[in-house]
Amino acid sequence: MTRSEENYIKTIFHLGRQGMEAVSTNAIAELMETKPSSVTDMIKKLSEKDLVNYKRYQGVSLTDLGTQTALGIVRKHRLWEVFLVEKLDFSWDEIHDIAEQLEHIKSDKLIDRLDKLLDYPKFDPHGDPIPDKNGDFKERDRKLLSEVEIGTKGVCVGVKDSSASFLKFLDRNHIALGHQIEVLEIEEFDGSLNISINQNNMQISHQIASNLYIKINEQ
Amino acid sequence: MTRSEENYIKTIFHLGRQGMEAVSTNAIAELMETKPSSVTDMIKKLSEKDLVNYKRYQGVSLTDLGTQTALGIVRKHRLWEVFLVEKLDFSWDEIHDIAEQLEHIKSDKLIDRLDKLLDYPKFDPHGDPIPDKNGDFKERDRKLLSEVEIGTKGVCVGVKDSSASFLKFLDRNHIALGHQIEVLEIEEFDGSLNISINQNNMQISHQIASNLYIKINEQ
DNA sequence: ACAAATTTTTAGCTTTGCCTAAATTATTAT
DNA sequence: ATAATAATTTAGGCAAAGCTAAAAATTTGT
Repeated sequence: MTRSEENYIKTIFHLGRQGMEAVSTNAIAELMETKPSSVTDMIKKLSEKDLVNYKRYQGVSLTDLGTQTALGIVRKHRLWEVFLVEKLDFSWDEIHDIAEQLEHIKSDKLIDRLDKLLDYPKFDPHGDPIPDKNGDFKERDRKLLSEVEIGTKGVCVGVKDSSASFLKFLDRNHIALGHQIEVLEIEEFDGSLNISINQNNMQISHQIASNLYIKINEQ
Repeated sequence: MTRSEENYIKTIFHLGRQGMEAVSTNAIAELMETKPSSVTDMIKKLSEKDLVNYKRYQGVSLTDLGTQTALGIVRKHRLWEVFLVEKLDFSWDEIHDIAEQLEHIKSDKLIDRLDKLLDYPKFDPHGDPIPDKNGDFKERDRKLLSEVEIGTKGVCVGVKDSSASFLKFLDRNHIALGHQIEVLEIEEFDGSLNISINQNNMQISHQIASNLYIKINEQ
């Protein structure tokens, strides 16, 4: 598999997760910052290789083989992210671009050894699950902070948007995975929330809340 | 710099080290398992970018810029090799191909952090020196085992040939960096040596001896 | 329903890095 | 010194992966 093929497979995988229908050519093009015509070309190639199901004008979806391939790439990406944070002290807004390169290194043994070095992590630094060697993973039971009621207590377990700008914002405001969060108030007017995080009170916009995942504390 | 450009620069660097004259097109082609005509194409491109000095039919040599570039690549390659051996328990015959991929990852910060994680190693697992951030390195004072006299004592510090087949041979025969070696006898007829290595006596061919570096013990 | 708008595909072109075959330059051997 | 040999370059092509512009199919709005 070429690097480019891998990137397409990964993109189709990520787009496919949201809704279950076929992914559109334009959506792929937009996410990959390329042109729809280029996407069509590549889709045909991937279709030849039985990695995607494709009918002209009908969008595209991953085959089982394609899904397994995608999971392998996601596994590599997320393991490298853990490595960068845990072993090389990178901050979570710096790791994506580097992991994007590292995910294309070809060596099963390397990835298995890395997995072992990191002690078989189940989640990456953004809280996303890491598929195991067989592609199996468990999505964590979590809710967006914007969708829980007043009084809810939980722990921050992930972010939906993992852009550098959002992650840097979180850093500046001392919000990190593992922190205890309680929703104290929800403002009717603009949907902003008053929360306590790690004993401190702060006000966050609806936009922030709708990109933070929490795991609600057991009673 | 593209991956391919980097590979050419690295190859020219390695060929340039042996003798100081310009490197021939054919030599590059052979080492890279490509055709001389392809080499000519790339050399022109590198020349445009001021990475090599080139005059038609006269061979090629690295400019200062090219040399610095090459040292950066070599630094990355060798640091990754140390990582693979020290942190992921790879054996020294397995690391070359993987490091060949990892050396193209683009991130200065990554390499500096890796350097730190490994505690700023000065030599790679084959005993070759690792350039520092500025491209500086010190060649170790060493001799080929085939070129010392009877009675010489020293410690194994490197290999000249680092092909997998040679390295596997060394593993099978329990020869590794750091081992104490003494030359007990040299056979006139075929140049084979009788040595003691880590207290054990063994017979090695001239070919083996001419690919093992030792650092002669101080008196 | 069907015209307009949008999405997707096709056709044809570009660049990178490689190839083969032929031409050119350098080296060597007598 | 010059013919033969070897090394190198040029010319022309190919495949991958991208692009633009135009054509075709689908979806949407009224």
